[in-house]
Amino acid sequence: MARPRKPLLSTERIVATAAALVDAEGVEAVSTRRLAAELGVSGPSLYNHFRTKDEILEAVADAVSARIDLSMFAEDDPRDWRTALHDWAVSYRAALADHPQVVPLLARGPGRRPAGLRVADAVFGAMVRAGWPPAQATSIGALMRYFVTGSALGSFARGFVDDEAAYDPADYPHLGQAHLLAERQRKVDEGAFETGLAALLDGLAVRYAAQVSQGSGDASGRGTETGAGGMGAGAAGTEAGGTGA
Amino acid sequence: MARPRKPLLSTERIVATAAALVDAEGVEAVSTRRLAAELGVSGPSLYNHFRTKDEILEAVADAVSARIDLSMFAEDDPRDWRTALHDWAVSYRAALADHPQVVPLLARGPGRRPAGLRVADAVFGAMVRAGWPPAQATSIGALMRYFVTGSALGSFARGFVDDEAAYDPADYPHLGQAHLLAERQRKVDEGAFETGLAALLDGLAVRYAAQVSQGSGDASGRGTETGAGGMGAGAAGTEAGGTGA
DNA sequence: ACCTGAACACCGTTCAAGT
DNA sequence: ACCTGAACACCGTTCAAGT
Repeated sequence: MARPRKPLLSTERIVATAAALVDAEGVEAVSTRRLAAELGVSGPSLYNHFRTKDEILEAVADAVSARIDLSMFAEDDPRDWRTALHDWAVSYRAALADHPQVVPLLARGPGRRPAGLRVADAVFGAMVRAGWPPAQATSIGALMRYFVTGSALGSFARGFVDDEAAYDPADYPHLGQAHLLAERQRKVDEGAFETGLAALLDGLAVRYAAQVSQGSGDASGRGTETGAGGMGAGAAGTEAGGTGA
Repeated sequence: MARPRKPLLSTERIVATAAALVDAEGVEAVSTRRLAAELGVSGPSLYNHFRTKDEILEAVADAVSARIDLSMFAEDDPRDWRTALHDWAVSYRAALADHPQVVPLLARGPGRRPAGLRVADAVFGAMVRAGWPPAQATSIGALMRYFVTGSALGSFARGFVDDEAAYDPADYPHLGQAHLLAERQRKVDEGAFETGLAALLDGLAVRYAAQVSQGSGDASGRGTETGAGGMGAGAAGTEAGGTGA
């Protein structure tokens, strides 16, 4: 059966199966042959739908980014910029926490993931509407992303997975304690995330206040450059697309 | 020549050569055979000094962590906690910027890198001495690490390397513009880092002030638990070692 | 103890061949 | 257009053999 009249594969099915494999066994478990077998197909078939294996993994990462809630940045959403950023960060972290095995894929850099660009665009637009100067709005999107992805990396990227493996219940009967340690670490990470997020938003609020008192930072926004953040001017549209999630 | 009377290899030489290879061509260029060839030796020889290839890469990552300046956390250093954190973050980022190809290795999680643990310990000790409650001191070390590693990831982990490759100077003669774009992105990332770092420290300063006014947060420190951060109590020593860089 | 070559069970990707 | 098997040039790691 060389070519079936109905295609056996689709990009969606490939990505979904790859994502499930990553979630279940980690990025390293994904080989073209293994993935193809899971799809009931031979290895080279994948190359009719993707140019490289890396492209498949990029699509898996993008699918996770696509699950980040962005409703707080909608024009008609009542949340103020600070609450919106907070809720977004929490949703962002939750999306990564749901797929810890995907986090290492983020380490390959922003890449060209479309969902990442959509995120950057949404944040940028909402911040500008709230009265932030464009250059500052760009910075805010980036620095929030830094913090959230960094926390995901530090918290659940292969960290406690290794730990659980290290505590072999065979010769270590107090497996309750291993659970306790993992739970404890989780609490530490969560506390650090919450403290850091609150501090970050407090710090931004200080800068925002300095801005409005000095410039003309009303809600119609987009206008006068204030000196407060000092990144120089920049065109709005291109600024937002600079880096993806 | 089965066994030379003087060993051809040493863990140091292996790590140094691996690090040079990573810096020059990236993590993906490191194969045991390639690395061994670079060392003038056959592939399996490496297994006399390391148990797996991953262990070698961990050592490379640890060598970078070891280059982070920690002098600001020394007991006799005059810098206050806020300045110390700032200078540390800048030095931390600089260490990663010097070895952008190493950044993806951090994505494998904190692991058991000794240099990372030393860093965590230094931050913790200095924060406690400055008057932060132990639980908060732990959070601060973690959240600062989140931000710095996240920024390294977002800024120079294979981001613009790909970009430069995309602009093939053969059919794109305005290579000056490609440089301009890369330079522009670098400025955006730097601005986001500086803004975020300042905001983070401002936010922590607010919490610190709330702490001393409410509890007894003098420089002798270590004492009374305040309710401000709310992570519950925890033994000092074990808290610090929780997560590495 | 420390190196070697041979071998095992894999890889990602290309390509001619089939329909 | 979309799948196949065969093939190429690799992998990480193990192991018996040498000194």
